Amino acid sequence: MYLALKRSDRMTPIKELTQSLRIPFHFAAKILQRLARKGLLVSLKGRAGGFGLGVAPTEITLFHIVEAIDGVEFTRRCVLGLPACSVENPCALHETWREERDRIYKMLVRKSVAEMAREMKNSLHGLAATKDKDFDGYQTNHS
Amino acid sequence: MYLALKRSDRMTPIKELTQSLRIPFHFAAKILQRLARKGLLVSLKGRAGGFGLGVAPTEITLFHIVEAIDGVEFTRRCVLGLPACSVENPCALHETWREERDRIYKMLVRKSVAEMAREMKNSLHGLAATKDKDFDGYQTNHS
DNA sequence: CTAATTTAGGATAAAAGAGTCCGATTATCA
DNA sequence: TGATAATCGGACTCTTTTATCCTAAATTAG
Repeated sequence: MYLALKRSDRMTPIKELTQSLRIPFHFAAKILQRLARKGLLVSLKGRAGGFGLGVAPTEITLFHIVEAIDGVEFTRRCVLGLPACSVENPCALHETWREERDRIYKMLVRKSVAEMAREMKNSLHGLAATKDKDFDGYQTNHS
Repeated sequence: MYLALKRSDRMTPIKELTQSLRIPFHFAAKILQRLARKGLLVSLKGRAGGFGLGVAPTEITLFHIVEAIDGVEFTRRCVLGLPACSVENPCALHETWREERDRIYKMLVRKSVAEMAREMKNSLHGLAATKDKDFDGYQTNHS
């Protein structure tokens, strides 16, 4: 969302993002890295390097992000954890849970990063406004 | 569900249940213990001891079980994990997730153990029928 | 070419969760 | 009253997940 709101042609370094959002550097780094590997973000090393969107924010959905971070196993897995659960041999929640799961799936596919970023514009701005505090984005040794 | 299907006035020892269901003894013990502490089950030590339903199976809902095992934090927690998320300061998914969460909550409250036990009668019987194998309910030292 | 900056990715550490074990306690039966 | 059959609950272990750290590689400015 932060990158979507920036909409600049330059790359955004992890450090800038984590200072604005006040989250740990290495924590964000791993997440950005994973999203970049999936093509949702692009990255560039070295000076003037950083991260940017790899696809238009209207095209990135919550489902893409869930897929990149947690995988899609939840769309198949029996909610009671029974290995033998199937249409032929359904558990007590097979159909009931399929309905809920399908709704959530549709919601994830529907919701874009562009939409979410728009809705959180104010709070993300608010966070960015506090960036001139002494939070350097690194949790430990102030390098 | 197993206890609901038994519907006997005697108590069911953990060992019988775990042999029928082919699950580890100590694993089941901990779960039964927790449900008993919440009053959903009753327990009795000593000879002729074991576990039984503490309430009619029509009165025990999935929500009661989720509450006893995992707690109800999920009904409050922001799906994005933001501590400051609230109606006044909603995250990008605040309302969307509230809808899904409410649906699931209603489903949990609606679904009773009696209903689930009825639906799984066949597979639970099937499991119980295989109990004369060499599975003694304990994972380790065959006491 | 060198120094500075920035991400990449593997290694490690910390935390959480799940599962197991065991001694203590309680109850029943003979 | 002693032997036996059970649960109780804390301690322990194992696995998984989450978070952090560190070195290498890439890129650019000077």
